[in-house]
Amino acid sequence: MSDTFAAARMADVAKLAGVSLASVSRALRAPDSVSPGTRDRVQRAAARLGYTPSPIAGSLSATCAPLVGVVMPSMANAFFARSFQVLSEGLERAGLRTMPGFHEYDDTREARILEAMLHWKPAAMVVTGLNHSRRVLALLAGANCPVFEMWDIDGHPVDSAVGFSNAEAGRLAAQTLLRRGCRDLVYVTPPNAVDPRAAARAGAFLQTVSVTDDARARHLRAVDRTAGAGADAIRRLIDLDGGPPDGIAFSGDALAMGALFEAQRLELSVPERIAVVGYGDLEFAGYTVPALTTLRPAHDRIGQELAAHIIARLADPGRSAVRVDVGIDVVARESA
Amino acid sequence: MSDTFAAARMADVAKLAGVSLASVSRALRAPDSVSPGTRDRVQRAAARLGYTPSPIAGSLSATCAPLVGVVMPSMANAFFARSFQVLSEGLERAGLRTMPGFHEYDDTREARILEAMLHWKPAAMVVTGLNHSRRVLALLAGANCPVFEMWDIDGHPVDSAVGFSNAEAGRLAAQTLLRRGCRDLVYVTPPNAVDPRAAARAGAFLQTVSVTDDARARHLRAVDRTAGAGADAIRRLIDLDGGPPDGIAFSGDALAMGALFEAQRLELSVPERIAVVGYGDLEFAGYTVPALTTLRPAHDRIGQELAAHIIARLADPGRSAVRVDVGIDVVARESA
DNA sequence: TAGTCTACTGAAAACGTTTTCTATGACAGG
DNA sequence: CCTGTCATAGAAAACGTTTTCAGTAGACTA
Repeated sequence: MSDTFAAARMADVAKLAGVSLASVSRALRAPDSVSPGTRDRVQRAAARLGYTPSPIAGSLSATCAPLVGVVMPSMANAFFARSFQVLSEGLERAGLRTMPGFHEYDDTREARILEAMLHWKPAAMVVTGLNHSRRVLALLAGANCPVFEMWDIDGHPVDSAVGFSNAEAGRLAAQTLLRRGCRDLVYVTPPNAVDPRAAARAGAFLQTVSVTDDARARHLRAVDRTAGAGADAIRRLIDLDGGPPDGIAFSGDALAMGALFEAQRLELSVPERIAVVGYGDLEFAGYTVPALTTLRPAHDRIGQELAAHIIARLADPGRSAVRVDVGIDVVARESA
Repeated sequence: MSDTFAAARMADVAKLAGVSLASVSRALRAPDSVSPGTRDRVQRAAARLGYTPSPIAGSLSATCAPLVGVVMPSMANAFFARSFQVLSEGLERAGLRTMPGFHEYDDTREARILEAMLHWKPAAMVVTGLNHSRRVLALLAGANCPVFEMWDIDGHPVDSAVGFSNAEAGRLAAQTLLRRGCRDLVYVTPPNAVDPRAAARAGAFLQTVSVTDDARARHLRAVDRTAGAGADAIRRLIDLDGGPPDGIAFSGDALAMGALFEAQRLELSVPERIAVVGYGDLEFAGYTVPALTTLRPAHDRIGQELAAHIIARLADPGRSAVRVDVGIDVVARESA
């Protein structure tokens, strides 16, 4: 509410409260370390002047800045976008700002971004996934802050991990189709390079089917992860050697939606002729015709849990690493 | 590539190059201000030590930090997410990091976020839209950096604006339907409070229709901006006093998609009985049945142009404010 | 040849905190 | 009554840059 243009500095508060700089600093960030009298006078003076400490100056002398770096592949995926916002809002309540970076699944870019962020002495780092290049691992090891790997929990975290199991997602997709009685299955993913997590889901799907009697599964690579690619995939599947499958799982809802539309055009009835399972439970999934049966990792919880665990860890650095599985729901609708 | 744990400081470079701190600083950030010999020695020493200046220390003494604050309503909207990423990547090339904040259309939160960001002495601020509370305007005026308002250009920018005209979008939707011969029109938006820009589109739509002979237009408020709300809207429109309309424009593609699905369920043929126009050209728009005719603001260009203009402005602070209209395309498909 | 400029350079003072180190007074134990 | 502890507070030294201010050559003008 202060209308003065030059912001108040700590020295102003010190003068008004009649104490030294050191006491102001202590009174504000570790109130228990000063006498009640001093604490009061400082807090009153600070409030009166509308004083807020400069995060930059603070960061220079303190061991870290009130900043959390977040490295993600992209914002094209609505889930990353959403998780990021939830995380960001959660951290904000603790006075932590967030500093994002995008690498589009490129290891070199990931390392470059990480390096740039570490120069800001972040209080914590959040990175996406559990697979990182040596360079990135080295940077994380050298970073003098807790590291949270988000999204994935299949594997060995550097420190803490908050996410869900992509293998479980693949398994659930397979089980959903098998339970319906489907026996000739296909898993559709974008090319491996595009998304390593989609590959993990595919692997578990194929594995689950392969241990089931009289069932078989194939893997089809769509050109990308768009609805267009899904439509294209359906056309290719119909002409497949060995006949069209009776159940298809897609590594993303957009792909699945494209497939549903194309099936409608081709007058292929879903789920009677072909059952379809998506992944992600995007906003539109409940409104397709037929409504899309899909898997929903608890994305929102990733952001929430991350924020909570980061804050707890910073409050008590001795705290041990965590591994949080936010879980996956099967959202059973009409398509399978 | 340095494997030493303690990062090199400027003093190390100075010692190795045999010059003073001041010369190192100059050689690195204003190479023309030192002799070629000094420049060489410093650059060589810096490279040898893998020196990168500390942005924190730099920000403390310099007038601003290599940081751009970006205040947005939300990441739920895929366009904000996308524009933000493009902007972020563009700025990164110039060594600028980005610091986002979300206010969910809440003025108080917007002001709080802005205030927190300004403490970081950003080199520039990006805010969303042209309508801001007095408090936010005051903060922006006091901020000692260029201000870019993104998304909207209908109105009076504080400084620079990069976006498109929502009024134009409303007009284009109306014209698209009128040209088809529709005469009984409806514009569907979420409640006003949720998105002021949607209200601007609705206003221009209604205005355009009202000046057309023998055509009329009504405004329907959906409960929110989801596909579910779109489906609901179609049902309400059918029972409308005065009969169902022959053309509907939606303020968002998700709403429009829900409407298309519901129309299909109700066996209402689109576009024959009712023509439908969306807004946004979301990824799925090309794959609905019938394919959705929609409007596409050049979202990607917002991020690109913003990055370019911010960088140019920082390079030459004397540069005058800009106003960039990235334009809107009518994507004519099947639904209208 | 003296005098004025110009082009560089270095010393040192910011920038606004945190944190270490030292000093003070109060108080308990002997 | 003296010594050792403890709680509290202040002085001052970081933190790692940028930038101002002076100063020193050497180049150029007259």
